Amino acid sequence: MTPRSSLSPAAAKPVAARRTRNKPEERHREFVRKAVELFAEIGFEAGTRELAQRLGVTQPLLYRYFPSKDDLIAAVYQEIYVNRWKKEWREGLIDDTRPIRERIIAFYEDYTATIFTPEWIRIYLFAGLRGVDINRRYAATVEEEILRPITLATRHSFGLGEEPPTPEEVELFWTLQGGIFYYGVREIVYQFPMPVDRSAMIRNAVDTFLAGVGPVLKRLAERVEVPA
Amino acid sequence: MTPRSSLSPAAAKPVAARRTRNKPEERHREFVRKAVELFAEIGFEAGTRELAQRLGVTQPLLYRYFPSKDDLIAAVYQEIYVNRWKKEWREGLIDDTRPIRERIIAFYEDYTATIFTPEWIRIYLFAGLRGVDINRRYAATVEEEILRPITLATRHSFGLGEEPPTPEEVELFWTLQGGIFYYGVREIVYQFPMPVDRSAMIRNAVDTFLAGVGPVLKRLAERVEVPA
DNA sequence: CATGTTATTTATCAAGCGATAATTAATAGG
DNA sequence: CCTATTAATTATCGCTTGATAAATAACATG
Repeated sequence: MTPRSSLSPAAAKPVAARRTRNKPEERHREFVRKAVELFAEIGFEAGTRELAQRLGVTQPLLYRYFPSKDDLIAAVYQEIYVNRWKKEWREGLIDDTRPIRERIIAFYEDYTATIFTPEWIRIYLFAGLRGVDINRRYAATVEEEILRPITLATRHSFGLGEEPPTPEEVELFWTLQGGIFYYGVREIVYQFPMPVDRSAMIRNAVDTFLAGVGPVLKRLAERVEVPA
Repeated sequence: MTPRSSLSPAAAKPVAARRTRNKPEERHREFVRKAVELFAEIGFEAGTRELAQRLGVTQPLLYRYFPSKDDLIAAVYQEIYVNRWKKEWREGLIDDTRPIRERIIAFYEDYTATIFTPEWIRIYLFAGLRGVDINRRYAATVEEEILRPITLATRHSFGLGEEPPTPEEVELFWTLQGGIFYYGVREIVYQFPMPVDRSAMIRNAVDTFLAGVGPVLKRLAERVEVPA
């Protein structure tokens, strides 16, 4: 494609602050890392020139590594949604040698340690507002790999049978998940003063939830009609 | 200011599809309404030309009603954060002639009916990501007008004293608030399939919370150290 | 040390942005 | 009906954006 006609040797005026060459692999990773940082700050409408400046390179160089800005954004998604996901989360949750409370608290400790960063939370919110697909898929993964296992394990620990969780039951655990997630949004996005530290919040939220979820699970299992 | 020099009468070529004139007040409201709609869809980087097109007017006309795009955005904030807030929410919550469960459920029914719209939720998230102030102030209002009253009323209904709520106690109720809010994010922003209807979600979340919050409130009141 | 490859730069384009100035025409008041 | 007012338009400016083409220089290989 790139036609290289007319090698006219008489058109050189500006000398340059030339950078040393880097290995393409390292550059690629470096570009994605800084793109995550920039997009988390500004949003995906952040300019490619700003990114290049932060990297100390020129803007067209980005297009040697990513055919378009959308491809760069796709690489950022991959980094956030895929690379930071841990298979151990599910494994820890279904390990019924430990008490349910311990498992759930340990999971949320580790999960929040992973996602409660400006990069993760802000890019997650930006992505959700930009297009629907990626976050819907992420939510489906959370439901399948985290919430259904938690639901089953909790139901089991209350002696309530082993059938697949109903949507109502899973929804209950979404409320817990959302409540904890929103703590991160307030802390990191709104920068709201947070007088209660994260671990205490998790313990109190989980303890409240586990202390109260038994009767509601039983009610759902028995299909009891609830008064408004 | 506007200098009107050289009234040269010989420079008219294009005829126009001229619109009828509207009252400035109505126009102002119409512009804000459509701006809310557009910004909710696209975000605040949506173009003024796009907005003008949707309104069926030309782009410079916007600048007769709003000195700058930021002023238009400020009007949108006012519409979402101020105009849609209801004083009755607080009043209903502190009305201790009704049972606490009923008050809390009634509040969340009405609150979610107000904010679970694409306009409200998406603009709220866009605003939070754009700048920190407005959502931090909104969160402060929610804490003061909603969560502290709920906390006090709940503590009272458990016979636990009338002192001002501690941060740990308020944080507990933030978890409930966040859990319910996140239902709206999943439904409206991520367009996740929601098999459980809103009222059932609210009832189950509130019942779980109220069934479990007693022991945790007592523990917090007695400053008991909690195992990890 | 010469040569080919390619990482990186310079230069530039077309489109879109927010905003302003000048012009035109709809309406109200005498 | 004429006139002053002003809502609304046309035209345009300066700047930024994503992207491409061409030139240049660092490095690997013989």
